[in-house]
Amino acid sequence: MTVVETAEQVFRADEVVAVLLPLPLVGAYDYRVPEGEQVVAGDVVRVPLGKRQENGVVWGPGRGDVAAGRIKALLGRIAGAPRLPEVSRRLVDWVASYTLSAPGAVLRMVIPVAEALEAPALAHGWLPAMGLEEAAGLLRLTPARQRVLEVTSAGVPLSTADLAQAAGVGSSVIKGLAEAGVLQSVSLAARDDERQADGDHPGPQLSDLQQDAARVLVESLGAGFSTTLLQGVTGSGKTEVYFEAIAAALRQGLQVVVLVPEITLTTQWLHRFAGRFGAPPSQWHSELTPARRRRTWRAVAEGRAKVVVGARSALFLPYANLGLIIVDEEHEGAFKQEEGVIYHARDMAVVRGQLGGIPTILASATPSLETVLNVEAGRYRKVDLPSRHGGAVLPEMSILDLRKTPPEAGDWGPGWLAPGLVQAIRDTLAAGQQAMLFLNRRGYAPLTLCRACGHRLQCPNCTAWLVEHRAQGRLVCHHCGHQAPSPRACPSCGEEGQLAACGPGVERVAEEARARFPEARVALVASDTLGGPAAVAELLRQVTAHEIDLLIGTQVLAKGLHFPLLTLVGVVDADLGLSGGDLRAAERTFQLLSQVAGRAGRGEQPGRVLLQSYQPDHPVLQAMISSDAALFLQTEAEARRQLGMPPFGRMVAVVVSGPEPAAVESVANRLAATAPRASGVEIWGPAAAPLAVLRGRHRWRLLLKAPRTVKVQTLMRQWLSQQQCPSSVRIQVDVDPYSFL
DNA sequence: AGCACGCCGACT
DNA sequence: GTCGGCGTGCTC
Repeated sequence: MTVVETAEQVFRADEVVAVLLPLPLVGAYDYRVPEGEQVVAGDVVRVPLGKRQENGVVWGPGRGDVAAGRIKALLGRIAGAPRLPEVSRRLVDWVASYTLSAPGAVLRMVIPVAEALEAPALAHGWLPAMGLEEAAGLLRLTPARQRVLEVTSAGVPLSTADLAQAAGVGSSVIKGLAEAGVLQSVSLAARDDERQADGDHPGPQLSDLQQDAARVLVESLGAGFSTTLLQGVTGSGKTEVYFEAIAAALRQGLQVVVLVPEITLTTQWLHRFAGRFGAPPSQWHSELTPARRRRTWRAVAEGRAKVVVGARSALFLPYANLGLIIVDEEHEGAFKQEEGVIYHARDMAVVRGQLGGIPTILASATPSLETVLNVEAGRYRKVDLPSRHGGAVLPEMSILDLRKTPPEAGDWGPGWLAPGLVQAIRDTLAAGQQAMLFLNRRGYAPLTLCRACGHRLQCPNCTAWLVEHRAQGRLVCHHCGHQAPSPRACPSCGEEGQLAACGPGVERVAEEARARFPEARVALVASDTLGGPAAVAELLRQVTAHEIDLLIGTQVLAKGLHFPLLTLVGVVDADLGLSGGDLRAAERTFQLLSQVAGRAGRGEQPGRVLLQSYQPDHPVLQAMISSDAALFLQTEAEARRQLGMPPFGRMVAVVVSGPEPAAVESVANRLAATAPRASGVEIWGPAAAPLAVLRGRHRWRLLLKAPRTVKVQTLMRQWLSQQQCPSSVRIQVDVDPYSFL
């Protein structure tokens, strides 16, 4: 893979160029360069599109696929917009081609905010340009003017609006002073983006093992493309090790991107980062305010932002000088984007590394099967961190067989905690330590049914049960977000007081725990109860300060949290996720349970993990208690090899959806009838998707399975190009699917 | 993605 | 009688 920037090709007046627009159009559109302009590939230009205008990027010479008479002239370059680097453009093309999406849809992830392209809005403030006496020589110092100069003499620049308010004057007074040269304008733009991570900031003393690992990563910098798996059990100090690589990159003046699966609970990570580098990193995720988004985007494009931490989309930012990519918790399913452009951020990170000729680090305690096999094949290097840092030992794990010792019911209703787990919690709390209960199910109960007529409460838009959220008194669909107040009477037979909650959600487990341990301080944590970053930070503080004894929550609790007093983890339903038509179900469950287990015993005290299960002999659970990840992965790999499943074979999922069931089914059948017949290529389906109706759209599904050697994109393009279907029917393609729903 | 065009229900 | 709902189609 080459790293060389190709020489810029200049397009002069009257030449036709292809301009890619950040819209889901089939391809780039041709535009003529107007008189007196010239552009090069990567320039951001304003173009007419129908009756409106759009910002687009010059992609190369014109395609010539449209009649000359229809070609409009572009309006010109956008002043002050950073040019999109060649690597970014190649990444857009690569991702579009691989995922079979429109290039413009991919570009939209690179240029997410049109305003960021315009010349930076110079947020500016005012400071005095001279002393009072000098000012008095220029204009009459009216009381209003004096008040303004008094306020500004404090030396803190204030915006026009703030200054006018502080001095009790109108903005015209400030304008007058500025025109006379008494006030000078200073930029406010870079106030809090100014402090950047410092590679020379002193770091912690690393153990010998950590130093060895760090050295390998540091030496990969500037040495072209490489992918390194940094594997270490939770608590082994992976973060500190890759922090060393970040420090080295910073000292070389390179930018770094760190991809994390979910940004909401990374508060602890951010603190560690700020402690290590003297300043927080830039953050990139979907909940940024427009103003911050725009500032960060520009800072990245201009190379001022040195370290960016973010969710998937941070990968697509137009880095001016990227030198290191880190994917933390690389095995996480959250890296798979399931809507719009469907891609796996970890895989695309490796591609970005390849295109840019830069090292990529994948960090995990429980790497994905794909990554492990890439290491075995010699494509990735591997750096191991075998022991827990700081003397903590791995938790002791055991299975509670629910068939032999089922939970006992009580005043609160049916129980979900087996006697063994109840006793363990009691002991832990009595010892002045903390416990955590994990159940990956939000709400109170996953299903509500009527005892009188057997009716089950279902989402009107989806083939899914409504989940009761008792705290809010509502029924919620976890697939489309549909909500309704919990009814008193059955909507089918009208019988009152007969609706019964079936099965546990975290709310219900919390209810039981509060009843069993009335003296314990219980906190319930789920993605829907979390609130904002401030609330998360407060919760973490409470747990760390031991103001919480028993933490009960969903998946959000599994991620890299560090609570020294937490010594017991109870997994309420270890079987959850073991079944289901998903080839990675076993792998995912193993990883999730490993992550959860890693929360126990991170301080001085050893930890204990109890897994409640009805199928204790399942290989996943056996691998869990033997702590033998290698054995589990080996078994799993062998199974997939035999079936020709990923990563040994390629898969593409095709979902046909639309409001009209008959139209959807007929398109799905026609797809199956025209399926490619290459050797080794199999088509599964069509079948109604497991979620047969989602958000009011009926869904049919097909799967294409092919040997590794087959270029599935070419096959898919040929196949889909023959299809004609009503515009209400949508064909969605997912290359390398994760979820089969 | 926008924005327009184009056909069917509840209001001044 | 209109205002407006969003289905469908196009943008070099």
